[in-house]
Amino acid sequence: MAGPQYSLGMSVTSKTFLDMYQAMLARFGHQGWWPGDGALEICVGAILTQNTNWTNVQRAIANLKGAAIMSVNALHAAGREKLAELIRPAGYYNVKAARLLHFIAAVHERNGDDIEAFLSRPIDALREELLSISGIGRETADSMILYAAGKPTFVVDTYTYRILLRHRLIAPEDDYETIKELMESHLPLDVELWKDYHAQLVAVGKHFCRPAARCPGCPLEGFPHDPTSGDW
DNA sequence: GACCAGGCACATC
DNA sequence: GATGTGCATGGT
Repeated sequence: MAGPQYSLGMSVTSKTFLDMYQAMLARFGHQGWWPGDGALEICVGAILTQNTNWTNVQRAIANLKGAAIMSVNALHAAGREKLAELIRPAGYYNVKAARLLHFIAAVHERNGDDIEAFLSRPIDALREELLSISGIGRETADSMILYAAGKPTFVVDTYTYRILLRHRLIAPEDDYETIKELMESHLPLDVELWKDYHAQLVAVGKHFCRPAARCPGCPLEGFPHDPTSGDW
């Protein structure tokens, strides 16, 4: 039989995923995600961090706060060009200015200045609404739901995919919803755990599980397979 | 100077 | 349905 074997649906149990968490937690400590202040700032950050380093996002958020427009009403009133200039350090600033305004318009239309009210709807309805907004895909929607709304949905990102793939817990062709379901079905329904689990995976991704690189010393070595063979 | 960073929409086949 | 491409700054 050619090619690596994947553990999905086979011998891997909830214990494996919980042990992985304990190993990451022991190495990195509780991550305290989401970094930032308040539901709106989390949602804004979720859009700005798309394919972008967080340090650049922080500069953009600081600019928005410095311009005193970190509110639904103020962002709604801001012009696209002004917004683009303020978020420039986050990259893709024209695209992201439009995406921010799409999101803000949806919130404003439904709940005015009240982001908490917008986020208070049942999780399925909220996710559907978020995904209908141009510029908000699955990861961005789930980040908003988990970290801004505080509702249980597992966030899958490129780090999650890469780490699970290298440890043979998923197959290369597995899509977002499959991976999300894998995590959710193997973990207790615990929002705080899901928040920190995703954050821990990002920490592993940043420090060890990098593209085109092996990862000696990674806390996830041997969970359940050493990522020491196969293609990179 | 190449590579990477907490994606997404859209065009094309 | 699968694959390719544009978007852009800033750190390593």
